[in-house]
Amino acid sequence: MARRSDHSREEIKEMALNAAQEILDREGAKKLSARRVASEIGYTVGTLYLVFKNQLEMVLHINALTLDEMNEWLAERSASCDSPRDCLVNLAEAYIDYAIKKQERWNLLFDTVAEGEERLPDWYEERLGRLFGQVEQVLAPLKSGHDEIEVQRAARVLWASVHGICTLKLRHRLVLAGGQSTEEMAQMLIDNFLAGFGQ
Amino acid sequence: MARRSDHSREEIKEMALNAAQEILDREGAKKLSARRVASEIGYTVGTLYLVFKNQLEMVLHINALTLDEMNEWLAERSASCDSPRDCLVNLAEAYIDYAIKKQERWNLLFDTVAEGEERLPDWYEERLGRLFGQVEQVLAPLKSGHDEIEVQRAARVLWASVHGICTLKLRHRLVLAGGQSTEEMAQMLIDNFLAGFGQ
DNA sequence: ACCTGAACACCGTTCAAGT
DNA sequence: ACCTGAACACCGTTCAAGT
Repeated sequence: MARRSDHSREEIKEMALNAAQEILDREGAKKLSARRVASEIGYTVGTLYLVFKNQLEMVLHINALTLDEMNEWLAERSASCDSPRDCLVNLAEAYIDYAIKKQERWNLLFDTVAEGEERLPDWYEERLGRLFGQVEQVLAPLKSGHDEIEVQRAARVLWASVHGICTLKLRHRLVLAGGQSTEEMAQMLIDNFLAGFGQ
Repeated sequence: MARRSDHSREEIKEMALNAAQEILDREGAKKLSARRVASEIGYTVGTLYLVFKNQLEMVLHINALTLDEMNEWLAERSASCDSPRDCLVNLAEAYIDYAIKKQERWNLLFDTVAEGEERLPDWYEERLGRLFGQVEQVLAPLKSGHDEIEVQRAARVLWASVHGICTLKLRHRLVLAGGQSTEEMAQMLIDNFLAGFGQ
């Protein structure tokens, strides 16, 4: 049993987040509880509340780590591509791949709803911005002039769309679609979207 | 306190689903529990398990009612429109409206993940099919010949996309988008998508 | 036959009390 | 000062026992 001063607050926080991610990956979101995390790191439940305001805050920190991991994953996997169209398809496929491979983290990332429609913390929004930034970089050359706002908007619309395809497919809400794979759907979206964008 | 034979199994089921919807609308998904529903209809928890296999099954039944309500809402609100483009915009706006007005039902509808990637029940998939059917009807005239499969696919891709915009916006994942509303995003999607579809 | 209610194994959150 | 652990108010699910 851990004793006082064995670890700093920061250390406890890190241990807790690591334990949480393992529980999530191995046993799913349902098994992720404050009590479980605490016992996994050798502390009492009470201790977790010295380090996180409540469960939601702990989940938001897990989600920040997920966003970091996903941003890196996307950057790596979409590095080499010739045309904007190919870059977008690569990004979409990397996104879908990540969602499949890390389903539990991905679900937690998007299911978590902030209490009473508060805004999300800054460090959370900043990471979301980086995700959209990767799409913006691909779309920017297609828009003549430097209409940044329009590129930002298109990136969000397109990425929200890829996200919708991904989430509905993973949750079996896209029945009877003629056996189309998630990747084919994303390609169809991207091709049609690009036909209208930047002309 | 209700006594035995006061109500048939079907009646208990109906009472439970009504109570569940009220709890959901008034207090949110967090407050929705088997114990709470049971006490609301004057029965004991155990009784609910005579009528539903478990909590997931109860939620699936609630979701079926939500899908019925949403299908009706969409049919009514998108009845009058001149061009396919307008019809799609109407449908999208009706969809977004429903999601905002009945957020708790809408969240429960899409967050619920079937245990161990089972397929959803037939009566559930049938209702999802009707939802996509409304989009197919609008897209069909745009595709020459009778390429039904292609229309089905496009309807699913487009609707999943609208769904993605809707869910990310409601959950505050679309920060820094130049103040674009959900409706404007849906329009941008539809206009760009149609530019590539059916040409 | 129908339903209860107690039991089991869990939750999140708080806070007086111990070291 | 730091952490505990017991308390409070809940969960889902099961099933022997009562009417």
